[in-house]
Amino acid sequence: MKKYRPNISDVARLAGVSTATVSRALSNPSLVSEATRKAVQGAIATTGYRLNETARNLRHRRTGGIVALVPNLANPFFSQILSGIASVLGPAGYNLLIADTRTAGADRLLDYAEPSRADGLIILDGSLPAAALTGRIPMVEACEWVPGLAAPRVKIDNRAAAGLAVNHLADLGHSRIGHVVGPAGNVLSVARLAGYEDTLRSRGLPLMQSAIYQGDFSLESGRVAAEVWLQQPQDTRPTALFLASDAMACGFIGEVQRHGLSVPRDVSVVGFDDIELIAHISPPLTTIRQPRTAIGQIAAERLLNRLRGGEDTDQDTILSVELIIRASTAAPRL
Amino acid sequence: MKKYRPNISDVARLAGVSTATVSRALSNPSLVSEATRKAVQGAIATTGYRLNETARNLRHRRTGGIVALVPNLANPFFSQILSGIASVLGPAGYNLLIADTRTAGADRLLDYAEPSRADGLIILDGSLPAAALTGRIPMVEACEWVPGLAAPRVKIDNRAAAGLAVNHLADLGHSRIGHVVGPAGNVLSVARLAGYEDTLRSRGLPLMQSAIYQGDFSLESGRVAAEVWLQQPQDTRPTALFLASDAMACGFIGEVQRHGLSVPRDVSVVGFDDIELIAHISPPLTTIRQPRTAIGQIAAERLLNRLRGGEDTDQDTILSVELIIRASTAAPRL
DNA sequence: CTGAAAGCGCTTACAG
DNA sequence: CTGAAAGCGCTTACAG
Repeated sequence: MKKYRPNISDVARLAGVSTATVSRALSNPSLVSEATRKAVQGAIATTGYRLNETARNLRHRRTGGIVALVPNLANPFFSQILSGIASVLGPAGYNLLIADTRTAGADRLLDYAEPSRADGLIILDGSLPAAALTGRIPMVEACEWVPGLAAPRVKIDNRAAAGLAVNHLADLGHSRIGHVVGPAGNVLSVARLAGYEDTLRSRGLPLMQSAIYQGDFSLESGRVAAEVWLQQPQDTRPTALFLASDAMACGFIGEVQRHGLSVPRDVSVVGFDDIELIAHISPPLTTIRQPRTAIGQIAAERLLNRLRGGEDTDQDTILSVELIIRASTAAPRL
Repeated sequence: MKKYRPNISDVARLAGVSTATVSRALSNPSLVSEATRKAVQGAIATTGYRLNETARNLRHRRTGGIVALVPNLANPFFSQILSGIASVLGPAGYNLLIADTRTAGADRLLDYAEPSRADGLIILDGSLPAAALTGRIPMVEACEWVPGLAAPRVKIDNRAAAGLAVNHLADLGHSRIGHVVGPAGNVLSVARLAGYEDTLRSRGLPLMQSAIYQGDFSLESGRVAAEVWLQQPQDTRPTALFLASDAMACGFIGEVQRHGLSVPRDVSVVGFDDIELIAHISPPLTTIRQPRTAIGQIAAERLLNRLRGGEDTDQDTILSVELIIRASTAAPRL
């Protein structure tokens, strides 16, 4: 018992008009007389007709889809950005396709940047090869960016944001301020590290190699950084740390607490991102709030604007961040 | 400077064959002679031809897409499931479309369950209306399920899983065991609450209304539950709690700690899900591990199997859970 | 092994 | 305001 799917000719026949007229009644009703419109609507209702998007897309030489290239779908950091993207794309009639750049091979990436696959691309992974992406479908970068790729970017000023964090710690009176960096080579890691170093210099504070810990944004790497920090001599190790992600800050705090130390009494901690959870742990984490939903929304809007042929200045959109002071930072112990 | 996109006729002309032959060389090479195949490959290489998926899909009367209906994309709980889904769909040549059932209106939902939109549906939201979904495209439910909807389900035994948690607390010697339930009416909430009650009964422990706290899976609702618990008299309130999500458990622990109490000394806590973060907070959380990636993968595989016309038994797949004992549970204080 | 032809379900420039 | 016709880019049953 195969279900019969009515097509546009079925509707036309029933309404006593041509398929062209049905099509017009659907996509540009003002071109059609009141009476015909009613007839078509009636025929649609009785047949249960629904437009075949694939056919329309073929005719329009588009796909109706926009691909988001995510470095790691399992990383919750991206869910809120995707949520922002989805909230714009859905109402605009675009499908949101999601591809995990880790599971998808490099060859599949090319498939995604292919006009037959998607009308546009939102890049959330700065580690992709610029060459493979250049000169293909319209794209926009969000959060991260691919160096050398000419695409508008929607992001924050990571360097300045790191400055906010470090200045906050310096203002509290800390002079030995450490930093746990993100993944080596990552554009965000580099920018935040630079902001950290800038600020120490501008405040006249010492820049020590031993106060910089390698991380990769993950909880576990924050925990490992804590292990290293715990082993350093108490009188020379940092009394405060700025970590390049909240996840690392969580890992760090958890490990330090398990060793019987207290935050912020024994060490002040600032994270980055303001993921929801860290307001609820103990102590609630001081952090840099990144407007993730807005980043996703604006990235999607800029892309749609380009697809609609709108003038795009190609300029980056820089969204502002906010230092959220909670209870994980305090003046150093005397 | 519009770029010219070569189509199958361009390739055919260059290779000196018909479009039919090019098509065969592409989709069923064994039908074509070695020599022709080479010629076609050459022509493809020099033209830079890429197959137009939309045209192929129209011809095949399919869309090449599978929609995942997610209750709330911003909720990181789903990212790992989606990751599992993506890892199966990508290699199988399907696009993963994602729709947030909160941002998408009810009418848009229908659009998604539409053969012209997607070839299949993965439902992750048990609160959708069964009627709107029934009898449309092939679908499978993962984690949550829509009561009354006839679709294979990939899930865990939530009732038994709750039993694991409560038995663990009872084994430690707790007799006043509380429960923070999930959102009212949610299928998971109902099942986990039933498992909680079952187990108390089977262990001969008291079932007290005051030990059941309303929640909604969110961090904030866990925090609120802690507020309620903190106000209850110490000698009658639960000495241990089973919370229906890790997020709530985090919110609960954070609030309790901020009031100067200690976990598990003052109260034991078991969560649900085993989200990555809760292994790193202090104390690391005892919880029920749900195989989220596997749930996503298996759901995707079962759906693909149906789409390929495979026999599907329509039976539910029940994946097993695991009690992960960490440091948030201990024997009650005497 | 290969080609000519029809067709998937739409849309739109053209003519009236 | 409306229709006939061509075409978007493929695939496949049919014939050879």
